[in-house]
Amino acid sequence: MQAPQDTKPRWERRKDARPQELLAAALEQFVERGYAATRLEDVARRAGVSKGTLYLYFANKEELFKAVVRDNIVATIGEAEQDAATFDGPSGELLGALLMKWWEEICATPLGGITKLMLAEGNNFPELAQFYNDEVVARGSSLFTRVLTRGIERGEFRPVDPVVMTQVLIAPVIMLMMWTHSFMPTCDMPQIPPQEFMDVFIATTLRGLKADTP
Amino acid sequence: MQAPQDTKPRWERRKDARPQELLAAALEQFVERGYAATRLEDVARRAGVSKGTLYLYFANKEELFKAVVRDNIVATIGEAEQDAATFDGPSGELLGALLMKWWEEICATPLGGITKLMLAEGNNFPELAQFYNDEVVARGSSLFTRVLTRGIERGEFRPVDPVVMTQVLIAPVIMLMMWTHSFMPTCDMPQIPPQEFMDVFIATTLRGLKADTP
Amino acid sequence: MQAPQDTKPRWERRKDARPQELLAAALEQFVERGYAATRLEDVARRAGVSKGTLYLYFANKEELFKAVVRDNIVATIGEAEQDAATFDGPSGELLGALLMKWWEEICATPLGGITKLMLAEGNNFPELAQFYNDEVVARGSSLFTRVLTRGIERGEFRPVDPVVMTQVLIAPVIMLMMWTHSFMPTCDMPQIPPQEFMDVFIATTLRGLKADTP
Amino acid sequence: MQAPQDTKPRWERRKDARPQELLAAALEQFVERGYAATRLEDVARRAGVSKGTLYLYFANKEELFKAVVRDNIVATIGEAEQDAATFDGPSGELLGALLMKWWEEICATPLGGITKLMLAEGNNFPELAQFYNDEVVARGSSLFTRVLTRGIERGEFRPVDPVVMTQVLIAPVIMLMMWTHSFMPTCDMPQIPPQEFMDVFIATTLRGLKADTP
DNA sequence: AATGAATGAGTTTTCATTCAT
DNA sequence: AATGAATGAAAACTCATTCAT
Repeated sequence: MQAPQDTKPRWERRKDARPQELLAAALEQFVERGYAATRLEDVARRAGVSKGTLYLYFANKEELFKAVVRDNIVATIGEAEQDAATFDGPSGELLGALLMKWWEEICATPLGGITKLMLAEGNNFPELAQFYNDEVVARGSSLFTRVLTRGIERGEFRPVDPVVMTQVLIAPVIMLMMWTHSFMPTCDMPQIPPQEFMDVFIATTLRGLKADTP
Repeated sequence: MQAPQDTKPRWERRKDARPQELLAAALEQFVERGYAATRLEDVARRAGVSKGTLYLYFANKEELFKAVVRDNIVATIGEAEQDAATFDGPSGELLGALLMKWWEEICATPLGGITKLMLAEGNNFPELAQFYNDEVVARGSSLFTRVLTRGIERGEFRPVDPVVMTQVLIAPVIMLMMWTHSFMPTCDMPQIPPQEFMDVFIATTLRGLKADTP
Repeated sequence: MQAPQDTKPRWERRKDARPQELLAAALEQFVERGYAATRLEDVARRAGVSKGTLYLYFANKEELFKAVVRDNIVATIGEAEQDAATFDGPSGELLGALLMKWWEEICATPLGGITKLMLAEGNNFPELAQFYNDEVVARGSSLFTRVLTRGIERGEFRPVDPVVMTQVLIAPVIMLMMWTHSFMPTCDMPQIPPQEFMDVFIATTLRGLKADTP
Repeated sequence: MQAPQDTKPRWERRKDARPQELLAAALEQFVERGYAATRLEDVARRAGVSKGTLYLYFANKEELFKAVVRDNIVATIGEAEQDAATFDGPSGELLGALLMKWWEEICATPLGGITKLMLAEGNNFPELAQFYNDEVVARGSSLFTRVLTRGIERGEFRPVDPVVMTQVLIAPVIMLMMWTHSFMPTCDMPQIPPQEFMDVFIATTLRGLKADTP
C-alpha cells in the first residue's frame, strides 16, 4: 500500500522541493560570500540546477535574498510573535525565552550571517536595507517592546522606557553574534562561550528589570 | 629662515603629498562603501586625480587597501611598540596608555571603519584577511601579550596567562568600537559614552591585574 | 440528427481546434507586440496552453509565424485565386471584388497588423521576408496581374502594362491600411473613412482602366 | 607652420570625434536592425571600439538612441524652427521649404529609418516613445501649426483649423517615407518617385491652402 | 608624473527550445 | 497529447586594469 503523500510522480515532488533547495543554497552562498559577491550561477550550481532555473522561482537577486530572509528570519519572528501572544506566564520568563529563541534559532545558526551581511553591505543596497529594517529590525524590536510593556503593566518589571530598554536588550546579542559567528576565521580572537554569555546576560537583565517588591 | 624639512619647492612637496592624499581618499571611500563596493574611480575622483594616477602609486586595489592599513593602523601599532620598548614606568600605566591610544587613534576615528570592514568582508578576500591578521591582529595582540608578560615578570601583575588575558583585553574594545561606529545604521541604538566606558574598563582591568601586595 | 462533420466526440473536436486557437493567439500577440518582441510563452498563455504544447504543433517561432500568415493571408489569396479562376463575368467587376476582398478580409482586420509588422521588421528576419514575399506579395501581385491581363485580352481594359498597373493598384490600398491601423500611436491622425476611400478608389481605377468603346 | 586647429595631440582629436563616430555607427545599426535587435557590441565594433568604450560616452542603450535622435532629428527641427522664426517672406513659401527640408534631410536619408523604427517598436519601449513624441512629433507638429497660423493671420491661407491641417500635411510625407525608404527590399513594390511626389504634394497643398482673393 | 581613453572579463537577466513525466 | 521544469546561449552593463600620449 502506498503512502498517500507519495502519489505524485517523482519530478513533481522534486518541483515542490525546488524553492526550498534554492533558498537553502542561496542562504549558504550569501552567508559565505556576501550579497554583492554572490553569483546567482553559483547559487544555482549549489542547488544542482542551471542559472535559468533560479529565475523560474525568483524574479531576481534581490527577490531571492528577500525570500531567504522571509523564509527564515521573518518566519522565526512570526513564531515568536505567536509564542508571545499566547503565553500566559510571567513576563520575565517570556522575555528570556524570546531572547534565547533569537539566539539559538538565528544568531547561532548560519542565519546569523545574514545579519552580518546586512551590517556590512546594507549601505550599498538601500532597498534591501529598507526591507530588512521593516521586516526584521522593526518587527523584532517591537516584539521586545511589547513584552517589556506587558511586564511593566503587570507590575513584573520596573517602569523603564520600553523602547530604550529594547535597544539595551538587542545590542549585546548582536555583538555576541558578530563575535561568535562572523569573525575572520584567520584571526585568533578570544573565544567567548556563547551559551554562558547568554545565560549570564539573560539572568542579569531579568534581575535588573524585576520590579521592587515591598 | 627656512624650516629644514621644507627645502623643496612647493610643487614638489605637493608631489610628495600625492600618496597621502590618495590614501586619505581611499580610507574614506573604503569606510563609506566597504572594500568590494569601492570603485577606484571614486577614490581617484575624491583625491582629485585621474584613475591612472592611482596606479602610479599602488599596483592594484588590494595594494591600495594594504597601504591604507599600513599607513594608518600598522603605523600606529609601530608607534605603540616604540612606546612600549622605551617605557620605563609601571606596566599598569603602560597597559592603560596603550589601550587608550588604540581607542583614541584607531577605534574612535574613521579607521574603526576598517576593522568593521574586515569583520564584514574579510571572508571574501582571504589574502586581505591574512594580511590584516599578520600585520594588525597578530602584531597588536603580541604587543599586549608582551606588556602583560613584562608586568608579570616585574611582579606588578598577577601571574595570569598573558595570551588569554590579551584576548580579554581586546574583546570589549572591539565591541565598543562596533557599537560606536553604529554598525547597524537602521537601528537607533542607545549611545554608550565611549570615554567613560574606556575609563571604567581600564581602571577595572588594571585593578584586577594588580599583583597582591603582602 | 448529427451534422456529418461533427461525428467526433466533443473533446476530440476540441483537440482539432487546438492549432486554430494557437494561431489566433499568435496572431493577436504578433500584431500587438511585433515579431521579435513576441514571447512564445505569452502566445501559449493567451491560448490557455503550456509553452511546450506550442511545440507539438509548430516547430519554432518562425514556423508559427509562417503558419499564421498561411492560415490567414495565404488562405485568403487562395480563395481569391479560386474566385478569379471560376469567375465568368466582366473583368472590371472581378477586379473590384478582389480589391474589396483584400481590403475587407485582410487590411481592415487585425491581419493588417501582419503587413505592418513585415514592413517594420522584415529587414531583421530575411527568411521571413523571403517567405512573405513569395507567398503573399508575389502571389497576390500575380493574381492582380492575371486579372488585368484577362481584361486586356478580353478587350475590357485599355492595353496598359499589367505589371506596372498592378503596382499602381496595390500602393493606395497599403497606404490606406497603414493609415487605418494608426501606425503612429502617439500621433492623432485625422481619420480617413476607409469604405469611402475604397469605393472612390475602385470606381476611379475601373473608369481609368476601361477600354475605349467606339 | 602648424594649422592652429591641429595643435592637439592626435589621440585627443580622436577623442573629440568619438561621440560622433559612435552616433554614426549607432544610427546605421539601429536603422539596419531595429532598436531591440541592435547589439551595443555591434555598434561599438562598427565604430572600431570596444563595448566598454560606448559606455564612456553614453550611459546605456536608451541614452544612445536618444542621442542619435537628438543629434540628428531634433537638431534638424531646431534649424527649421530657426528658419521659420527668421523668415520674412510669404507663408506658402515657408511651408513648402519646411516640408522639403523635412523630406530631404530626414525622410530621404537613413534617418527615415528611425521613424520607421519608432513606428515598429515604439509600443515595446514606452519611455522611448514618450521621448520621441515629445522631442520630435510634438515639436515638429507644433512648428507646422505655427506656420499655418502665421499664414492664416497674415491672410495668406484660408482659415482652416491649423492643428488638423498639420496632420493632413504630415501624413502623406510619412507614408511616402515608409514607402520609399523602408519597404522590405525583397518585395517588388512599385517605385514611387519621391521627388515628383513631394513636388506635386506641396504644390497641391499650397494651392488648396491659398486664401481666396476677391 | 599624469592623464583619461580604452579594454574585456565577469555578472545579471531573458527567452526560445528541449524533454522527462 | 500535454505539461511545465529545465536549459544555456545571448545581450546589457560594470569596473579593475592598461597604455598611448
